[in-house]
Amino acid sequence: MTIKDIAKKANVSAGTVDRVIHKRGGVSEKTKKIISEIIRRNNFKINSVASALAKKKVYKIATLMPSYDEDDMFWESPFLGVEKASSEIKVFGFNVNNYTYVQTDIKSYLDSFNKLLKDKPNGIILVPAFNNKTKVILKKLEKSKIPYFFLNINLKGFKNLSFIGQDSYKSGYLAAKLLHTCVGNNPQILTIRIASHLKNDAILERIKGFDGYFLNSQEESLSLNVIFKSVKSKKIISDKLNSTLSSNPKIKGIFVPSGRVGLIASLLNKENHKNYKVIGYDTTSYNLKFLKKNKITFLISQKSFNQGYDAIIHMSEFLLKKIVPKKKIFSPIEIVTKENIEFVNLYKQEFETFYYA
Amino acid sequence: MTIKDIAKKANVSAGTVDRVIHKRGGVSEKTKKIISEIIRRNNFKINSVASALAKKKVYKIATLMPSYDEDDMFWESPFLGVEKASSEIKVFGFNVNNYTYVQTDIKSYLDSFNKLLKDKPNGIILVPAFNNKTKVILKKLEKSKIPYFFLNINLKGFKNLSFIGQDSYKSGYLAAKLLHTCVGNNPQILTIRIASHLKNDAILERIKGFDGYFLNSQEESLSLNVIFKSVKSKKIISDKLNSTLSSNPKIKGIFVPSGRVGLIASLLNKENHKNYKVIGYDTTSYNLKFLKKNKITFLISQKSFNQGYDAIIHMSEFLLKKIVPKKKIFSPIEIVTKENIEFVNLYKQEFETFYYA
DNA sequence: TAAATAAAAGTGCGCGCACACATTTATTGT
DNA sequence: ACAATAAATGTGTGCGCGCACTTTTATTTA
Repeated sequence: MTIKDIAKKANVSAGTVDRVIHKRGGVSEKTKKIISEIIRRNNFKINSVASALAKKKVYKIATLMPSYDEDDMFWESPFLGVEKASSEIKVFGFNVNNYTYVQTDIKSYLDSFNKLLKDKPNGIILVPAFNNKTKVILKKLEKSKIPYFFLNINLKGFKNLSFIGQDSYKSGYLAAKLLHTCVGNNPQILTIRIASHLKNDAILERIKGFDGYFLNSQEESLSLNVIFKSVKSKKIISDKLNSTLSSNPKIKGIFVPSGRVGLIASLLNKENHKNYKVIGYDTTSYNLKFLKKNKITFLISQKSFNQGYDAIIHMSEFLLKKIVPKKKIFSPIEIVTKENIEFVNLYKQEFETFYYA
Repeated sequence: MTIKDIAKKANVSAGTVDRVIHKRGGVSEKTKKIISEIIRRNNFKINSVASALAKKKVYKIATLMPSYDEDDMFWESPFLGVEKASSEIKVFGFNVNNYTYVQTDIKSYLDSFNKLLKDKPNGIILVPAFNNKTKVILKKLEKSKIPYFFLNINLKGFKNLSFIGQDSYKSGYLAAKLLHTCVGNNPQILTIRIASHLKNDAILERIKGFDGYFLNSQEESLSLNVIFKSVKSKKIISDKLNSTLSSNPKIKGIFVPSGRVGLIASLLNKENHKNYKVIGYDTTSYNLKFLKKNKITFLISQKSFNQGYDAIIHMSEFLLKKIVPKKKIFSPIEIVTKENIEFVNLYKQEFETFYYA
């Protein structure tokens, strides 16, 4: 069943059918109805391959994400997902350009954003930062009707078409459940916060979810909080951590609501502490090291590779097929342990695209 | 960069380039080298869209899977994955035909298999059963060079091109780790086996993995086994389960190495037992009911939707692009709890294919 | 009623490739 | 040396669709 077939059945030309399918207008109500009915009855679907080949329009998608380095590789993973998707949709006329910024440097954020805008992309995927500055820039986008998604971090009060990321509250809730299940009744748990956590919405939500779990639960529980001003001095952290644990021998579980869990685990390591149940976030290679050494019990994965991948795919489907994505697209909350790590990581990279070899 | 461009650079015609790319032969070594070098230098990749459009060959893929009904919906999930992939690759010239059999009925297995063969598929994906009969049939396939994958169940001693499924041993190992983490030191754990488990390779492997974990661990542990001859009489199971637990009050964890965990949980429910940690397999809706009621602590998901999906995709890539899949493609071992279930299930169904609406 | 205009419908090319077929060039045998 | 054959290379068509352009038909205006 092709457009030509439909045209024949409707006694019109292919061009008219094309006009109906693409809602280009200029077709009489009568013939429009006839054609629509034939399409419906035969369950006709556009041959996306032929469509892609014939279409000459080029779509530009731009991404804006934090950069990564040896110290913090977290953002590599969504970037790889973006790259994967990009290579897959290239053939459909998509060009993806990636821009990065230093997460703590507002100037680099603005600079990259402005460079990005000069490119005149048809759609933007960004990991937002610096609420106020973002607001100013995105107002421009909204005026020029350029659609944009938030990736991984969800700021409120914007007209982003979609958010692709984790439900932070529920992931914190899950973390609490896991720890609770492991440490038994009337748990005493230490939550460790680091300065940077205090202004990060996602991390705050995780903590809310974590606390929410114990508020819901019937039994007595005690949650201690330790806050570190900075991550710079490991000595200070180590000392405070050590003394807190010593003076609270009933503490059996430790919750780190961020990817810094590896750091904490490393300090536990050095102090040669007893077997705490430790739970934290993100399957960076640094964290995995401690997971494998049983110094971390559970890691919660954000599946950030998939987030990057999915963001690009959804944007392409929106631009190409006008499929409007859900306002919030939640990525899986994946529980990673020493025993299943080899099976859960970067799973989607398996499929390769067509290549010459 | 197109084939024509390459042809121009190499001072040959497009046909010759085509011959090199597809290894059709009939090209002199000299020009072959020139063309290959240009392809390499420019990192040329076939435009898969144009390729798909031009190709007239139709590939037939056949699947053979157990049927499902209200009593056991497990096989619906991989079937849906197959369907999803099928609709995606239809446009590349693939026709997927699905055949089913009643898992306990050897005749229906053979009948379906023979029907399938009449179709002369180019590739076959099957959930094998009845080792001996399978051997006879697959010998035919091997003679006629039809490639086939095993799905979900991996029989040894066959020339299947690939196996798509879970590493059962490791999933059992993980189950043990989870239970151990939850119930504390010197655990006493009840493993429940049902008659059908005794001949099912995957389930036996899970049990091996489960036991393997405790063999590796340093500490004392006690693993009780209860075996039920049949799943028909719930009364018998309930009674025996109940008496075993009563007479072994130290038991804190229950391991059901199959999707029957919901049944066990339902009986625990009725007997109003204390809070056992229960772990089992498969996210069927029946099992999920008990997960949500906290009667099951963890479910291990086989991601069978993805297994079906991946099997089809890998087969198509093999037929179309001659990409040989890995001998064993392990699907993730996913840990599902009440708290993350909404995020992990059927995740891949999000993307839709091009449609007219 | 005819010309002017608007609405509706038709036509044809090209996207990049696969593949059958036609043509040229090289090699062999006599 | 020349035909017969094999090897190497060239050519042309169509896959299904998108889109610009052209043509036909209907409607309006003077």
